[in-house]
This record gives sequence, C-alpha cells and structure tokens, in this order.
Amino acid sequence: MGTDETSPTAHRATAQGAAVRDALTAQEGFRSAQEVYASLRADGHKIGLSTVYRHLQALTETGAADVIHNPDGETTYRFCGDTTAGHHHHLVCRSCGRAEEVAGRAVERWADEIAEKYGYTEVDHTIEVFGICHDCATAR
Amino acid sequence: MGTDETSPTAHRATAQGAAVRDALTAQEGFRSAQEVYASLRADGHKIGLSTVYRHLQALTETGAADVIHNPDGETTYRFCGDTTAGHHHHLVCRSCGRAEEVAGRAVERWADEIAEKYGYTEVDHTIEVFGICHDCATAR
DNA sequence: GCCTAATCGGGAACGATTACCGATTAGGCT
DNA sequence: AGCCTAATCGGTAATCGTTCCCGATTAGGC
Repeated sequence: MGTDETSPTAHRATAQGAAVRDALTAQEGFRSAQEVYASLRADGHKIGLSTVYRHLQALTETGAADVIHNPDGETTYRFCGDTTAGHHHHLVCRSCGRAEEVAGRAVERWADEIAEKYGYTEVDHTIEVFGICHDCATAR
Repeated sequence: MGTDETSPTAHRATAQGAAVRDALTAQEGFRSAQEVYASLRADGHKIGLSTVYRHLQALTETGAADVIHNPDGETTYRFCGDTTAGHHHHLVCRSCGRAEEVAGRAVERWADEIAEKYGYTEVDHTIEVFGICHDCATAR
C-alpha cells in the first residue's frame, strides 16, 4: 500500500542516479561523498561531483541511505536496503568502515527519560558506536 | 590528587587565553569557535581567529571544555568546570544552546553490550540528545 | 523524431578550519 | 629595571568539504 508511488528514486531514471546507488550498495561501510565520487571516476564513470552529492542527498531523504557524521565531522553515507527499518543506530568499525545496524530500544527509552526529567520536548538524538571489528582486530 | 601539575592551561599566562576561557564560561550552552570569536570582538577584545581556535583546542585537550558536533556538522565548545567529571553526555537545547550534563550509566552499558555481542573492541561512542528546553518551549 | 522540462557537470562561491610566519610579548635572568 | 629568548599572537593564504549557478545535455511523453 501507500509505499511506492511512481518510480524508485524520484522523477527520471538516469544512469548517474543508478551509478551512485550502485556504488553505495557495492560496499558495506559508510563512505563519504568524495570517496563515492572517486570510486565512480576510477570505475570509468562520467559523473560530476555535484551529481554525486545530489543523489546522495536524495537517497538520504527517501531513507534509502543512512548518514552519520564521524568524529572528525565528515559526512558519510551508507546504503540502507530496508526503507521500512525506521529508526536505528550503528556500530561502526573505525578501521574498515563496516557497520552493523543496531536497534537499541533501551537507548531510545533512556533518551526519552532524561529528556522528560529535564523538561525537554521535541527530542531527537545522535548515537553512534565506534570500535574495531573482530576481523580487523585479528588482522593485527 | 594528581590532577594539576604546573599551571592551569599550559605555559604562559596570556590575556587572550583568559579571554577565551571567560567567553566560554560566560554562557551556558555550546558555542562555535566563530561565535566565541565574534562575541570577543564585540566586547572589544583584540584577538585573532587563529588564537581562538588555538585556545579552544587547548581547553579541549585538557578536558576543560567539551566538544560536540551538532547535527549540521558544526563543531561547538562548552566550558566544563569539573575536569574530573570524566565521561558524560549532553542534553542540548536546539533553540538556546543550553545543555545539561547527563551521566547515563545505562547507555554506556548498552554500548558495551552490543559491541561485545558483535565482537567489536576498543569501543567508543558519540551520544548527544537534542531537544527544546522548557523555557524555550513556553516562550512560544 | 520533436519538444520541453528535468538532470548533468564544471567551476565558482562559500564557510569552517588549519597552516604559515613575521611581529609582539611574557617572564626568567642579571 | 632592563634585556633576551622563546612562546604566543594574529592577519592572510591555503585547504577541504559542500553548495550554488547556469549553460549543455538528455529522458521520455507526444
């Protein structure tokens, strides 16, 4: 029912739009717009940086991609197959960029509780967990 | 106990260093380097932008200031009187910038748990809660 | 095929932050 | 008190990521 309306992304189907989505799908972890752009060019795609940003934002808006700002303040994107997944957070590997989606009902509750305790409303939050995944750890 | 070693900040006591710290202390919420710079200039201080950044970073390194990246990716600083306070998070008002320090043992535990569950080590996390404080809410 | 509007993409513009480096200044020493 | 040296300052240029602009290109309905 009321999920899909006309076309996947938005209006016209373009090669560039597909390329950006593919580039994101092709890899596990979070990647910056610049990285996506670089890898597309490396693959021989004719695409502009502006276009990459444009599509990345579009994907974000439709919920097809997750965004996080890493500790350095860089904006990174990751494909999120399940548009209906709704709210969730990430456990991101600092070394390889790979990420696990984690639900964490407990944190949501905690956030709501302290917000209420201090009388804050319209609450929202940023929660990301960074670490070194098992593979990267053993690889040392 | 073994906290303070020689002098408060680092080396020489300078007027600019004090000015930056004062500017930060003077207000409750998180403020960007640019804002601190602007308010210092507005107060008639002769200080350079580079210097503001320098001191802000110094304060951060000594733990005298907390840093967070707001959802827009801006880096903001806040004076943290208690250097021994250790790890904590913030409940920040989106409207006035004011913030409450919250401990949240529960979240720490949650973060550690999921990290362990997925086999991640050297775990660290970013947790900030944003909302509208009571004052700002009623002011509408 | 043609036409029109949406999408591209290169480069300029932008805002935040860092780097550079000569000028200034704190403060130990005499 | 005055001097000397090294640390700090601060203006400007450089960097980096991201957005804006606008003429060129292209999808796709007719």
